[in-house]
Amino acid sequence: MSRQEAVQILQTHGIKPSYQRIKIYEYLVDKKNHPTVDTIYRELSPGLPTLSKTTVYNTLKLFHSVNVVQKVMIEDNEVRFDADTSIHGHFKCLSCGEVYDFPVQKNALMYGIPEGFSITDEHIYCTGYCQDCAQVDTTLLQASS
Amino acid sequence: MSRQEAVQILQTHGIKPSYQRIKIYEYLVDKKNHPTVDTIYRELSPGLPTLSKTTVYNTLKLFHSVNVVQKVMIEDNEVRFDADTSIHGHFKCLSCGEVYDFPVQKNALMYGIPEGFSITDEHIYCTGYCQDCAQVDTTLLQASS
DNA sequence: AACCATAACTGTAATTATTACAATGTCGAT
DNA sequence: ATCGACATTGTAATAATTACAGTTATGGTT
Ligand SMILES: [Mn+2]
Ligand SMILES: [Mn+2]
Ligand SMILES: [Zn+2]
Ligand SMILES: [Zn+2]
Repeated sequence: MSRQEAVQILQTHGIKPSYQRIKIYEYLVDKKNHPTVDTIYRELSPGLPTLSKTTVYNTLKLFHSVNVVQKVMIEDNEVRFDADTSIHGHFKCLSCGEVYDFPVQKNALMYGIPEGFSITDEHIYCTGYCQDCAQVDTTLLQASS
Repeated sequence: MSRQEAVQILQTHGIKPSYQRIKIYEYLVDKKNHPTVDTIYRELSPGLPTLSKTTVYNTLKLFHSVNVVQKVMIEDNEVRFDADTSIHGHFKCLSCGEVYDFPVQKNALMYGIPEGFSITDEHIYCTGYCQDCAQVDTTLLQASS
């Protein structure tokens, strides 16, 4: 994503595009890796030596408040962030730790929610083993047989 | 739930039914309130004066490891627990804080997950305003018009 | 350019949830 | 009654997040 696009998106959400905010937003959009605060801080620090972790926290909270990012919580000890705020599912591989996106059926949720409830946010995620890691298991099983 | 039923379920999952474990399990099953560790501790303490919060943590971790409970994470600062381990959705009202269960379509998830991925766990949740709280909003709006 | 008000950034301290650990208690088998 | 294994407890350590106060960057006004 170009710097100008990033600035554009932040501005249309009422966010003043500071140097740090642009860098953090670009990181999220370019990497698409659902990083934690710590990962973002660790990866951006070298090129932004004065960056404070507090700024990363503040920035993500701001982004989230105007729906520029969504939070992804799968394991209870890590909060991840995603610049793709469209409705989609997340799959975390318990072996390699990778988080994958997957499409979800439109209105998959609506179905069971009672009349009179209004929804602001919906999340779908699962855990398991990705193709690569499941593959290894299979290979090992075969090798040992 | 009777004490005997609780003991039964714990035993069939290979858990030795200690006094504390039974109390915690009964609490989860009877209240169905998706409590946090803190809530469980606070509510059981009066009738179990020696109970340690560490025991609550240990017990829930044990329960979770053998799938006697599932974790419910909706907001990033609270982990809740649910003795209903069947696949169902959770709705948290942002106004009153109540967590409601709702049914989900069978295989709602499978749909988008690529070939070769194996799923161990699936979760669906959303946030919004429950019927009671949305009602109040409507009433207020009408009153002010 | 100098000045100023405002907002953003930074680093440290405080808070909170969770886990580690070591001591103590429980309980059934011998 | 003794023993060993496991469960419980209380405290200390860890880790994530937030609060806060000082500093710096920004943009407008003179
Ligand atoms: Mn995603
Ligand atoms: Mn439930
Ligand atoms: Zn994997
Ligand atoms: Zn409500």
